[in-house]
Amino acid sequence: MAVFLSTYENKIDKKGRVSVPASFRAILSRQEFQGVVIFPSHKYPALEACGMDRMETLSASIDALDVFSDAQDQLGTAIFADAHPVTFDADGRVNLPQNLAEHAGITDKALFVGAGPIFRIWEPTAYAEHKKAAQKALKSAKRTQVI
Amino acid sequence: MAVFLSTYENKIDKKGRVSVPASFRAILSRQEFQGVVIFPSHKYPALEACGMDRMETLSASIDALDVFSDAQDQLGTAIFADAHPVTFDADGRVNLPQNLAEHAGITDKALFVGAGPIFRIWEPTAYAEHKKAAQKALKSAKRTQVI
DNA sequence: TTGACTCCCATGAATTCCCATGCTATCCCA
DNA sequence: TGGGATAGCATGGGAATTCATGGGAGTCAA
Repeated sequence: MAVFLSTYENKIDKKGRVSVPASFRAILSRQEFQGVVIFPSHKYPALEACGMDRMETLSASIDALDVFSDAQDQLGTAIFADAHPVTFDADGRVNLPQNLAEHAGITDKALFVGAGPIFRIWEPTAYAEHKKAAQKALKSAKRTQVI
Repeated sequence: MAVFLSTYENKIDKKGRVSVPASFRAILSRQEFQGVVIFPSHKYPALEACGMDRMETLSASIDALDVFSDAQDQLGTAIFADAHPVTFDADGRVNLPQNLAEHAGITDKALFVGAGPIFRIWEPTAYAEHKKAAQKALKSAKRTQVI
């Protein structure tokens, strides 16, 4: 089971390439598809990414739903339509699709944030604000220790 | 089930490396990931560490939640983003990430404190004060013996 | 041709690998 | 039981490798 941990800030060059952190690549290296699937987060001005295996699992679970159900339609529309598979080049970089970068407000720097089964890609300052708010929320919920 | 016991004080060299106590390593040696996961403690000015298995369990439980749930996001933000996986070198040392060392005020010495399923890493003098305060609290509660 | 994309190579910095040292605890054998 | 041999461990440093990043050249389609 893949677990994405830690955060890494990488630059985006003029060609729109970013290095995916080596530790993230190591997690995905066992998979057949050498790359990641990126799609916009529906809650935040950020992107979410995972390996192809997770997409396949998701696809299978949706397939099990009723063919004409709203649930299937919504999930399919929500994720698959906007998801971009991007492959690693020889140096472990991917091309960040333009419209996805815009969704997250990303221009020249990308923050890769581990989130367990997936990871997120943020514009660095946007993430700083989000983290601040999240910590505040956790504190007010009096959950000082999660583990 | 892993049980970390006792305390050990080790030096940090100029490269930022520390030897993880051999007895702690022995506990983790059966796992696939040869290293530990370190993350800031939310309760103390210290670090906490555990094996990758613990992270995988956590990740799996989050994975079972709804993809868009708040719970997933808060947990992910709170833990995975700040957790650093560090691998042992051939001599059982790990690289202590700079920002984590700062969180605990650690510069040249690290105190490894067994805490059952996890262990903590303290700046030695900070731990001494913490222990003093904790014992005082125990005394006032008239609990001199736990078992 | 022009632009978008891929493949390949170069570079500097950071990290990891590997070997050496000295200390300590353990073992072994007379 | 003494005392030397042995193995495990923390620590130090140099060498080699990995990694993020930049840019050139080749490929394909419009």
